[in-house]
Amino acid sequence: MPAARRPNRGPSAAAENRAALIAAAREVFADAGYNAPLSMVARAAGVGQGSLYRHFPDRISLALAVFEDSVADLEALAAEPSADLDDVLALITEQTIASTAFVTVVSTPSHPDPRVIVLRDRVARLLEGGLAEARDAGRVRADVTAEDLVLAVGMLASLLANLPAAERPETARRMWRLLRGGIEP
Amino acid sequence: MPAARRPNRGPSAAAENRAALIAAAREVFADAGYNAPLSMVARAAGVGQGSLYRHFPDRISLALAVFEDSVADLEALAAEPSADLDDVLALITEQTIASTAFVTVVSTPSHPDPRVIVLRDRVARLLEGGLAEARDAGRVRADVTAEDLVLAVGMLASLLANLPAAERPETARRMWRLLRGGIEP
DNA sequence: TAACAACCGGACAACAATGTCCGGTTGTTA
DNA sequence: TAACAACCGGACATTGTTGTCCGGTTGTTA
Repeated sequence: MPAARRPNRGPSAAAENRAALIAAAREVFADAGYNAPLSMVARAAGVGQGSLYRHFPDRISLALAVFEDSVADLEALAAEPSADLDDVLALITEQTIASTAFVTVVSTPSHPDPRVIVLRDRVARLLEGGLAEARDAGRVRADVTAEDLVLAVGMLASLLANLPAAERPETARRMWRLLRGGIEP
Repeated sequence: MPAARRPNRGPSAAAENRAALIAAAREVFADAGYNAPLSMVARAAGVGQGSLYRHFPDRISLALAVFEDSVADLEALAAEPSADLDDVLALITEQTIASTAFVTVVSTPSHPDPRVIVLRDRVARLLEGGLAEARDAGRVRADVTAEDLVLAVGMLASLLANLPAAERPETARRMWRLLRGGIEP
């Protein structure tokens, strides 16, 4: 839904425009995939292409702004004492079902942009916390690494990316059933 | 490597051109991924774009010709009495490491082209044979279906598709270690 | 209120990929 | 050998995306 054409409200609206672009990008990436045309994002935000490229010089810069929230949510959950590895994996799966873009980008091991690597490290680190705990409790095999989990989550994401949204929850459930067997002792 | 420019050898060379296109497409799909420009295939085959589109009206038609060999190999292996499910999964993984295009296309559940569905059914059927046998022997959980395996293989393929070729064998090994845990009883 | 700096947005140029078209070539048939 | 049908290949029109440019607008500052 192209947002109503936003009148030029001068420099003071810069932050507002930026926020509208991030919100629009979140929806567009979820609907049309990570490779959706950026012009579609500009249109959805009710903003000119010029403003989009001024705020975010390329696709990955825009995507990183969108993903920031996703990682923050994960980190917040991981920080809660009551949350364990399963909870974190459940949330990341839920995020993936909603939009595969985040995990797909983050789990691509050879992404050239250093900011993506930083983001992946943050995800690996928060998984590592829950993983160590679960391993100590004997709920996870000793030889499963956080890197394994990042890969597994990314693998699931790249499968879901090719699926219509309606089939994603069921497919994710079935695949986790297989993957869990290899994670548990 | 652009094959040497092929002189126009008239109608009698039609079959030869077709074969050159399939061979070139196999390499291009392996090197540059399934979405590589078709003009690159024509160039690699030493053939004009016109000839490419005359033989194969669209990408999927060309891909199906390439994949035909892959499925035939799988079916031949599955037909051997000495081969079990592991052997078939090993071969399909090997094919995936070489080129992710085949499994990626075949495992996309909602592909519009009916010929893709036929191909997927062939793969599901040959897996089902080995699966039934392995289940009877108690080497596979009772509730694992051939559809699960097709999805799992496709999931792995879509992960490998984003990886440089050098990292694929190791990643495939690690992911199968997880997946195997969910397949075995 | 006058001048200005920052910002806006869409037109547009540059580029890339697809698929069509057609003049030209080849082998074949009479 | 003459005429023809099939096929060849690349030029090109088309379509779609990216990223830039610039005339115009806005709020601010003096």
